[in-house]
Amino acid sequence: MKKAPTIRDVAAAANVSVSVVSRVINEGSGPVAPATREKVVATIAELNFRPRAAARELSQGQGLTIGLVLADLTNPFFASLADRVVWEARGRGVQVVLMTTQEDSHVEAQSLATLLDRSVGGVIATPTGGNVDQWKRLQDVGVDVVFVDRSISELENVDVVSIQNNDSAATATEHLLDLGHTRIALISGPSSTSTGRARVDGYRSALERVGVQVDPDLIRGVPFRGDAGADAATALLALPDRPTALVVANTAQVQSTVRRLFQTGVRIPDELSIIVFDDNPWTQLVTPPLSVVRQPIDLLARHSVDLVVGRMGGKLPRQARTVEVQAEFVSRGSCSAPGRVLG
Amino acid sequence: MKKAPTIRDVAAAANVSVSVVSRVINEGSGPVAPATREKVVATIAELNFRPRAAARELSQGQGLTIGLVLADLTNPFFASLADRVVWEARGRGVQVVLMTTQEDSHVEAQSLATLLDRSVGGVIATPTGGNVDQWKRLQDVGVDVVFVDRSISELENVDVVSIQNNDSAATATEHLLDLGHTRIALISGPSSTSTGRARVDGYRSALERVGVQVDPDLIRGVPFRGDAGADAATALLALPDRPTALVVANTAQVQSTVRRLFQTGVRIPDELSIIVFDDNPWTQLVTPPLSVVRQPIDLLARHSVDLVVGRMGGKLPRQARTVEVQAEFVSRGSCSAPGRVLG
DNA sequence: TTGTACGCGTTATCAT
DNA sequence: ATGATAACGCGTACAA
Repeated sequence: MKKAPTIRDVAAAANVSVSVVSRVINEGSGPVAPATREKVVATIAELNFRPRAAARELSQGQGLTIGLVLADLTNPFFASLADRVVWEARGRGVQVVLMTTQEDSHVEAQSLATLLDRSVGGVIATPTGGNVDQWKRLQDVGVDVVFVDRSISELENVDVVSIQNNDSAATATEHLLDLGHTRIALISGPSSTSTGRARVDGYRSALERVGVQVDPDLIRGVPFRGDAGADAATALLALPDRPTALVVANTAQVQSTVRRLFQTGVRIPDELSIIVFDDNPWTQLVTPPLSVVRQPIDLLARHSVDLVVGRMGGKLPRQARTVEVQAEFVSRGSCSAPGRVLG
Repeated sequence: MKKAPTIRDVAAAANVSVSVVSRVINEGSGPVAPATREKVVATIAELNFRPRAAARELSQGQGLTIGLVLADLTNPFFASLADRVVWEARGRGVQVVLMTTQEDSHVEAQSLATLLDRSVGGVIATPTGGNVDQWKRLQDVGVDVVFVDRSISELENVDVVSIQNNDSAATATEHLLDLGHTRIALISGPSSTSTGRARVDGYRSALERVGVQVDPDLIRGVPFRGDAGADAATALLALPDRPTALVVANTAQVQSTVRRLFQTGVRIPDELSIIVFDDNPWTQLVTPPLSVVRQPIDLLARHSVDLVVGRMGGKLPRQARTVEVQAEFVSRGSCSAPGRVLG
């Protein structure tokens, strides 16, 4: 247990003042004679000096740390997102404290409080939908908030990074329409999220464009949590006039929904054509391989990090920004023309 | 942007000294008159005071933060592990800074350095295998290190949490032996990791126990990174006397290996019986569903967090501890008696 | 219980 | 232009 060297130790060893050392550390913060800088750098290396994050954070009010608040790492979409965010942040010298809400707004609230104590510079999150005032408080204290994938409409001045939800849902729907389907169901997120609404809108407009009646029964805005998606699927298939195609547009529910579909032995695509959002690693391994709307997770991550870090450090226009990246529709084997009606 | 209240604000508002407030905050740190405590608590709530983590960290030398260094969140095993670790930590009021190594020891080294700056109280990690001295330095500074799933043998005084690797591999192997297989291949981790060795040992002893000759060609200790696992599988199947069964015991490689197997159209279990470590969410969705060794991820996480937090806070015996939890063998459809030999 | 020095990097002030 | 010095931010811990 050796004692770590402080900035003053370095100053002493290099025969300079702490200011100089500080300037050397933070590049452009002041003039330093090239010769002196040389000596200081050498000394720093020699003593193996590393400035303590806590000290800097204390004096500056905020360090190079961001909070990443996700629903649940069990979902491969969020897991990959976390992976990329951590990576992108690392590249910019920023650390990530990870928190999960498990879709519980109460847990989310607690996380936000903690993030406040930690005086993080920014937060990237998939909000549960509640805690509007908590989020506001966070912004009041100067923490930059970026919502990714989902977003809350009640909150202003937040950057939002997502795919073109409207278009993507429309594309998926059109693909099914082209195959001849007319009874197309949609499982999406709660309509309290702008994301959920956008996907429903895209679906709607695709249907209306070709004059297909929109049946409210076929639209299920289910909560993110638990097996709501799976249950919705079951319910849809129990309908008297059951759908022949299904779009699962709820990122957080794709997994449970698809599993239910497979496990209940629904014949795909004969009985039901399906398209899901998110290209999970196993979508190609199942039979049939699933047609998906692939979200460019790396782009979502990069833009999110760019935004928080950008605002933290220098000056990005104070105006909130909405970044929408394009999703890619990947056609595989889970869609076909509507088959004969089955019991 | 309101200014956050400090401990002194609270002290002033409550007509007490900062010390008292501090004591109230940290429960058992000293005597406080019940009446006074009452007043202070009220004031804290009123001013909405929250102690700044950075300040505490600075004065104490370490805060309630741990580092979680994983290989790669893209692997569902690590993702779930992260999910549980974050959850368990949260329950104990501990924050988690997440870092990924992408199996690159160079990246790992940098992460360790950063963790040092952050003066974390402990680290939970799946080490890449290198950076032995870096890990030591971390310990020297008083950071508790817990390895999960894998471990490095060169390092002493580290807690290790894993499944009973030896037994688990033996069980899997025996299952295949019982089915009549004799040419059983094993894809495991590098033998530089104690985990990798243990799994190979278990496999070996199971074979020897029933008098089956151990063929070194059938044992592949592949690196964690990339498609090494998949390539090993391909190589094994190209063998003149190809195996009729395969155990994929390398947590980090299961995904790519299995995918390769499926994509190259190897008929399972007719051509090849397989058992994999880790019960990924999709193992039941593929055809046939895979027989797996299920690692109790929640237990791994709980023990890991218990260990770090335990050492951080109070006094756990200074002696390093090795926790081995039992894994569960789940038999599904990917194993059968060895079929006829095919071209 | 209270007062206060302490930990450490930052930054503003002042001197060269 | 450079370098030196001291104050600052805030919770903790020890002495009074």
